[in-house]
Amino acid sequence: MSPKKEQLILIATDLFSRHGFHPVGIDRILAEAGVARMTLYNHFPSKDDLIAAVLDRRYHDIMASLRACVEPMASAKEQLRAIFAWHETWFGTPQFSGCLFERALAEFGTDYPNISAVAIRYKKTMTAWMTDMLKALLQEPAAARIASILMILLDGATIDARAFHDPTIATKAWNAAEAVIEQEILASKKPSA
Amino acid sequence: MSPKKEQLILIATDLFSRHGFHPVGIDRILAEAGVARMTLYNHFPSKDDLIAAVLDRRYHDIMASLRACVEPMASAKEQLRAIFAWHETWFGTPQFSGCLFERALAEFGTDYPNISAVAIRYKKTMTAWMTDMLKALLQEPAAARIASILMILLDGATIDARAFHDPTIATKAWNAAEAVIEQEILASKKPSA
DNA sequence: CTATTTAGATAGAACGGTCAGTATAGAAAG
DNA sequence: CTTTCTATACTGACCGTTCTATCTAAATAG
Repeated sequence: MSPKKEQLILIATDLFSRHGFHPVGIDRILAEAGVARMTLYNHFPSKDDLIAAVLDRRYHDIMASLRACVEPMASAKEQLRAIFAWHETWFGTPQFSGCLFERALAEFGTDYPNISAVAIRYKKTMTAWMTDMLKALLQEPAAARIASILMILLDGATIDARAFHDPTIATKAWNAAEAVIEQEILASKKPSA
Repeated sequence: MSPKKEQLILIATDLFSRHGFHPVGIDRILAEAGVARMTLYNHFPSKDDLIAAVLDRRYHDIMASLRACVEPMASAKEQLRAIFAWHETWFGTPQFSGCLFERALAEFGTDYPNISAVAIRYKKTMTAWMTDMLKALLQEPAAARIASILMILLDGATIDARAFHDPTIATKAWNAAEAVIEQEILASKKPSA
């Protein structure tokens, strides 16, 4: 991987995150990255491809970072809590300006499959991952059901953390998640009640 | 209110909802609304003002529609459930393409206070409203805390309903909401446990 | 009732700016 | 010598916005 290409993805990620995909033009990326115009087009056929590369990189970075936070945890409950804690740390970052996948989905919608596909893949991977964790606590159909609720909580927390500039929303979301999990465990033990 | 102005807001709302604010140009709105260029600029100083008008209208429409669904309900629980049910109906609409306020927040961020203000006002109004409802079930600090969780659930459900094309996510969100509320009521009755 | 004014709406051209993408020629570096 | 990057100018297309000139219908005045 060429250092110039690397630089482009890095700067583009930052600019897209802070201002969005449409408002950030090629020229601005080139200026801030200190890269010539043709160098960009040697590495990426078009702006859309650069966006796709940014999203793909972001996907792998986030998943790796999350895995590093979760793996040390012993119990399923602690692992799930680690995911929410990771989000709280993220929300507190000065550069935090929402989830890049959500932004891509909001700006491009389903019209651009190349771009929206990454956002959906991210959601599906996360949900499947949390389903696996929940299998240690719950039966199969319930695990998937609760996982999708946890995904809702994470997505909602990400939205509201940005809107309200409040990182502690992640903790509130985790409290809700724990309540839902506990109630489900209780219900599974007493199916008659 | 001039019928042309009305028409512009209506068509613009539809186009912005389906394709986003940046990708939809003035020309397209004019063409689909069947309105002359200068008519638009007689009613709105700029595109940004049209966007603000669209968001403002949307805000009042949504709140009115929600109130109509909630008011007939007798108990606080039923009222809250009605809010989630309203979302499920909305998610199932063929034209559903996410929340316009979220989209505005995603596309314009905090850089454009005129525009992002409506989105934040919407969230705050909803949270305050749900806090009032919850006061029938919970004490003061808990009511506000749970209300912000319900807001997280609604926002997350809206995001995921669009991403997964699944309106029933609203029901899952309500199930989670109910679990959180019930657990909080229980905890308030047994403060020692 | 007729003439005149007024207010809105219309179509279309045009402006300045920006944008993504292309072309070309030269510099740097191994 | 070959590959990569740089610099700059350019192309079309599109964008938001302004301008002008024309049309229509209703209100007003004589």
